Amino acid sequence: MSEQVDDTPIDRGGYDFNAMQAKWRPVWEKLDPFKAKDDGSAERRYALTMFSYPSGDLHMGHGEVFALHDVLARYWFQQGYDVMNPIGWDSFGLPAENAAIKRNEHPATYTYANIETQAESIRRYALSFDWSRRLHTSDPEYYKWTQWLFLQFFERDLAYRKASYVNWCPHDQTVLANEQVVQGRCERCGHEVTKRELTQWYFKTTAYAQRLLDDMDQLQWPEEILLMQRNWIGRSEGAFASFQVEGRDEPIKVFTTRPDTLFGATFMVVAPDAKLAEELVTPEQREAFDEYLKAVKASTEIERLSTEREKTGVFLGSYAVNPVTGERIQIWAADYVLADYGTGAIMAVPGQDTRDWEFAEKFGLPIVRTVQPEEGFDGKAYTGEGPAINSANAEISLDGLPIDEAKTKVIDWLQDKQLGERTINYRLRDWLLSRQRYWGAPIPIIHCPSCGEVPVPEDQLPVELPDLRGAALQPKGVSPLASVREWVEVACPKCGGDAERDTDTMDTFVDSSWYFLRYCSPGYTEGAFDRDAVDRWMPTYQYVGGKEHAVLHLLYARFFTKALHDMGLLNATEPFTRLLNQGQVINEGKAMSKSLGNGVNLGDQLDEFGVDAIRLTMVFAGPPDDDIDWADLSPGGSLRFLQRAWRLAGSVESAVGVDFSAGDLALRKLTHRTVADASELIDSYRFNVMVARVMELVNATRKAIDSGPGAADPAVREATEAVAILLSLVAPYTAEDMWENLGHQPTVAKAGWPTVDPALLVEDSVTCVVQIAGKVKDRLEVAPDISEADLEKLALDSEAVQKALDGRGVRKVIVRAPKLVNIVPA
RNA sequence: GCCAGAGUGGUGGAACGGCAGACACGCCGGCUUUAGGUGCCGGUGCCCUCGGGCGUGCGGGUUCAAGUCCCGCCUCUGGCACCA
Repeated sequence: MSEQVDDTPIDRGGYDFNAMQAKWRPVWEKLDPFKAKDDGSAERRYALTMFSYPSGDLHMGHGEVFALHDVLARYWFQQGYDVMNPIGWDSFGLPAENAAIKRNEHPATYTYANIETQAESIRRYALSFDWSRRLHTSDPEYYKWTQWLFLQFFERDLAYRKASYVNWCPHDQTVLANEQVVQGRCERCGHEVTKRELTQWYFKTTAYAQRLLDDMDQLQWPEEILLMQRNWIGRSEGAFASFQVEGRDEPIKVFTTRPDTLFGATFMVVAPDAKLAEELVTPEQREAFDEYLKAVKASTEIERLSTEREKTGVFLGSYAVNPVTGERIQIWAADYVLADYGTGAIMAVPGQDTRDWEFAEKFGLPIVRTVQPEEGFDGKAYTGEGPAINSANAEISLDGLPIDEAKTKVIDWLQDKQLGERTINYRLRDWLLSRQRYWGAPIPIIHCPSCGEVPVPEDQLPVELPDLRGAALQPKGVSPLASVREWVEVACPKCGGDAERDTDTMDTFVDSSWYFLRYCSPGYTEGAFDRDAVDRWMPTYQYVGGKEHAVLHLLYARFFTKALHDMGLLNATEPFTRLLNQGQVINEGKAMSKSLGNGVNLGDQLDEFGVDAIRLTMVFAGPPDDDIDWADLSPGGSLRFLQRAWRLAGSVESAVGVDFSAGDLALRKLTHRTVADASELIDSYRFNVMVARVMELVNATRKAIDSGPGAADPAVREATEAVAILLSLVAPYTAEDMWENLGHQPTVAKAGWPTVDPALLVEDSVTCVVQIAGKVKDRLEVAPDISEADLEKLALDSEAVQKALDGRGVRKVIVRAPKLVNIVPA
């Protein structure tokens, strides 16, 4: 069987999206209407969308985020703001490197070819970007300043090197930051993450933990994202408590959020991979400990994180003394205690902690309840509220106190005895920034045997990447740069002796932590950015991008901005004032993927339906933060609507500049109401409803032409011009064509937002709903300023009401003039 | 396990505590057309004895009035996951 393919062009009543796209693109490129003026002639507004990673051409996700972002940017252009809406590429990173290995070429070849492909697609997509500010993070002119900024952090001890057990991706052969480990897997490639002990570079993000929390109240971000950041930072209030150890001078400090349970601390646990464990293990227990440590190191993060897993551990042979009970307690090592949280050691309180209970039960350690469980409690560890019990010695008694009071009392006592202190602990850890890969900005440090870590002098920046390609980029656990001896070996800038460059590159999230600052003064050569320009534009008014960056880019960028502020480099303390997270584009209920074969190609969609119809489909699909399922949508319907709207422009018979005030009042009112509502809807990101309102206006205008006041009525021109301007935010080609057909010069993008006449927003009659016991019985047309008394009388006199009451008396009448009356019958 | 968010027609989705289902998609009927993947007109929550009755995941509550607020469940999605 063969299928007949009808390739006759569909008659779209003269609407030809291909012709429009071909016609208007060069006109706009010549006019260049979206270049930021930055001359003080209008209020500045910085509109930012997350820049793109150049792996292949644009996909459906780009189509959505760009379409949504452009509604906002174009709206502000229409409103007369001096909008800066820049575009660039986050062009360092692993995919380019992996492609280069496969193709035996330089990562730059793949990277810059994809950038050109994407740039062409973005231009076709008709976005209101200021191309003059374009940047690529892999350009030496850019990463020179990434390196310079790193050195600013280094000089202030905000970048430092330390040895630690770090997250290691065996597939990508590089370390990862905590934020890049998602459910025990590599954020990039999905492989299980293991641990390695390595000396690596860190940014001291923890120094900003509290301010990252405090300043959240300045941000108009989705509550969900703020919450994720709050949880990630993980502030907990508690206390340190010191435990003396037999045969050791220095006591062990533990962090606890439950100092009230100190009397129940029946043993102590340290992280096996913490230094402390090594110090506390006795010769008798050495063999058992070494074996345990080996097993722990071999386990993946996924195994380790599983809460289902039975507790494991080993007795270290050492004993500590509980400071309040004086009991001698065993010290164990177990991997349920984390080396890098708190002090890497805990007091175990099995009576009140589930994990400690499990551990005590398994290894036969003592359990003491120090909080009285509720009546009927028959579980194991009791974590609920209750009065303290078994918590008294000769000097202090907590017995009978509720948890809060017991905490305060015991902390005061500990502080008095110099056995502990009140403290706050954070879950956030420092940002590990070294990567053992090639395609990134080299860390500009020289390691000298006599001088230590020496910064590369500023006049020698950038430290450029040596030319490596193909197999030379193969990951092998150390950076490919390490093999380039002529690049590695340098004279120490301080003493002139033999020294070596740091061979790691920076996490690409460093590049993206300041690109929004570079946009303010592109091409600036005196520094990373021109301070005046940054202070004029920052903070960005609006940021649009995906929520997958909640605790990655969005947290790092906040940290960078605060640190640079403290360095005196800029005024802003937060990078992004308003944040919109768009949802994902999925297909048939699932994320698009090659293996599922459910991918939809953006380019194909644009070929079939045109840019405007696809943009409109994305915007109209639903609230921007919801995921949209392409299978549920109808680009064909969007296209039909655009044709209907477009045909209005060809129908208008009145002349340019006609006095609208003579036009049909009902249509004029609808036009002004629509424009006024559209502003509110855009400000609150309800673009789908905004589009629905434009559809209503189009339908009403069509009706006015066909069966109302007619095509020559000035109100029809007013409405159609408003439609063109409103549509210019979503469907720029169609809008521009309408604008021309209406007799105007390009570009509609700068036509200006229609002025709303407040007098036309006033209704001269309102439909009042009359209910009996909450059920609608009648509708009355009333004046908007009708008095409550008049309205009540009118409602009670209504025939329908009298009939429905059927002789029953009236108990109560609620009047909400002029919209509603509710009568409660007796 | 903990923390968020969400459950509304056949579908995507609208609804300051005040007419549930705007606007679309789809479907049904009609007109135009040689034809339709075009255009136009009408219909479309469910039940009905054509009076009306019932309807926003389930069960309660507050209120003159609840999709919306409160309490308790259920389901789904997302985040975190031994953080002491």
